[in-house]
Formats: sequence, C-alpha cells, structure tokens
Amino acid sequence: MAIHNQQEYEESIMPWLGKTGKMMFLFMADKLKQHGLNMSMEQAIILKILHHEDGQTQNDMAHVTNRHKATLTRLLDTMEKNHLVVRIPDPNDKRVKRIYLTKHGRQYFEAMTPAFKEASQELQMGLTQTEISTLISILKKVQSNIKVQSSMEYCENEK
Amino acid sequence: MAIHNQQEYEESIMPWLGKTGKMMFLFMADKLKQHGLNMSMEQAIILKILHHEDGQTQNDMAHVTNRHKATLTRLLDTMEKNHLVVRIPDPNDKRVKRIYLTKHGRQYFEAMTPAFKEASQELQMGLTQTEISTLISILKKVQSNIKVQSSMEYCENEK
DNA sequence: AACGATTAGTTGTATGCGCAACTATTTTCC
DNA sequence: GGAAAATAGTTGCGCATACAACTAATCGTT
Repeated sequence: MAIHNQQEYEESIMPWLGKTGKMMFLFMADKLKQHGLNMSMEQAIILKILHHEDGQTQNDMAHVTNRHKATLTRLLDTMEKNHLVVRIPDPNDKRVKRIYLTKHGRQYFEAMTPAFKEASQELQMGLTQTEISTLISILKKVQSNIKVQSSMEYCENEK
Repeated sequence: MAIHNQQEYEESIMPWLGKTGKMMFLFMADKLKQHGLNMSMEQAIILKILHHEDGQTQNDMAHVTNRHKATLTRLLDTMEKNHLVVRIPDPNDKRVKRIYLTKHGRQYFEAMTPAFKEASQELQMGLTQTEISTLISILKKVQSNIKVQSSMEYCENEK
C-alpha cells in the first residue's frame, strides 16, 4: 500500500470557504466605507433583498438571510429608526409585519450599487467565466449538502 | 446583436460565497452542539490554530483569523477564564503576550475533532476530488485578489 | 365552538465584533 | 542619549448575533 489513496490526501474545503467568506465580507464592508456609505454590510444586504422584493415578512427575511428571527427584529429596529425601512402590519394576519423600503432606503440602495459592482469586479479579477460558473455550481452542491443534513430552522430548509 | 455576450450574463460570486460561508458556519456550530460541545465556533477556531502552533502572540492570531486585535483580547479573556488557554508574557518584549493551550484546552480540541471531521465529510458529500481541488484553487485566487486590493490591517496583507 | 398546537414577532441575556482612543513599551533616527 | 514614531495590548462604545422564554394571533382537531 505505497500509493496514497484519496482518504489520506485529506484537504477540506471548510477552512478555505470560511476564510474566503470572511475576507470577502470585510472587503465589502470596507468598500462601502470608501464610497462614503455609513452602513453595515448586514443592513446593506437587507436593502438589497428588499429592493429585489418588497413586502416580505420578517420571518421570510430571516430565512433568506440565514439569521435568527430575533436578529431580524433588532436589525430592522435600527433600520426603521434610520428611516430606511418601514414595518406595515399585514391586514389578513395580525401577527405578521411586512417590510417595505422607504424612499430614503431606495436612494441608499442606489448609492451603494457602484460599490458592490466595483467590489465584485475586483474579487473576480483574473477569473475566467468558466471558473466563475464552476465555483458557483460547486457552492450550490455544498449548500444542498448542508440543507439535507441540517436541522437549523432558519436555514431555508424545505420540510 | 442578438447574441448574449459575457458582460450581459452577469453572475457574481459574491452572494454565493457569502451565503455558503454563512451556512457552513452555522452548520458547524450546530455540529459542535450535537456532539455535546458547549463552545462557540470562534473559540473552536482559536483552539485549532493554537493546536497547530502554540505560543503565538495575540497580534499574530488576529491576523491569522482576520479579526481585530481588540476582538482577540476579549475572546481570549473568555477562553482564559474557562481555562482553555493561558497568556504568558514574552520575556524579551514586555508589550507582548504569548498564548498557549492548557491541558484542558488540548483535551477540548481532541474532543471536537470528530465533529469537524464529520462536518467536513457531510459538506463535501458528492464532490469529486477534482471539484474539491478546483474549488480551493479558485478560492485562493479570490483571496489573493482581496489581499492586493485591500487595505485592511488585519487581513494578512504582506507589506 | 373550543382547546391544544403552531406560528410571528419581541425581549432578556450573553457573546462576538470593529472602531477609536488609550497606556505601556520598543524602535528609529537625529 | 533622547524625542518622535511605531507597535502590542486594553477599554469604552454601539451594533450584530443566537438562544430561551415570552405574548399574541391563527390553525387544526375533535
């Protein structure tokens, strides 16, 4: 048994994925600041999601962003205080609140788009279109592995 | 111009990388808990790093983990209080403190290894060895793009 | 119709995080 | 050799986060 088998050649994607994700997050937060935008990445992500689809419930957004619903409560508290979003009670279900972008929130989203575009280009510098597609398709597989295995309630787990 | 060019087919790795990284982080935190380990992923990462190399300075560890040095101060406060690590002053430089695993910390690291191994296997289920290598090599490129562009002091930027 | 189970969102609590300002050392350079 | 600059770590602060326990509303089953 002189030949290395695959088991022995152990190389886990775990630390690479974790570290690259973290570096990217910090990189983008920095980009926002460079563009004069005084906003956390977390809030920026919320703006992006709402710009794509307004009127989602807090629970929806917790699922989409992989955050705990309590986290959303406080994140939206802050954003509502800063007039970026509004909570509007659902008329059909008194438990539910639906979140909408304000005009100010919409303007803020427009202002951060160039920062995101710039960051995206710099991140992908030197990658071919094939590499980008390959990366995304592999990440999709990893996500689906997690979804199958995971019991996390807020992890977009189809039940 | 009826044919789509590559510019139009815009697909950014940014959201995929961010989301997959976050899902993986939560997945692994959950795994630790399932294995009866009452420890945050952040602390687990510190244990892993120290197990690989003892006696690093707090600044070293801030760089390696892409965290702010103030964050390390408090993370290590907690871990020292729980007897997982000790700070030992460097005799040659009174500003510096070097961090060592305690026996208890070492035992804790051993206990969490099976959880990490299990998580790693489940994450990579259905991926070929080629896909794993490809993923890692692309992530390396992304990291190097960030390092070139970034001005973040704690981002392992060679100067 | 009514009671138990489920669901949406909030609040208490503790940890993790980055930034700015600070102290205490070392290094640099004149 | 001494003042200025750089470096290691800490502390104050405010935001982000998860978890557990809670309230209020709705759903489901009988």
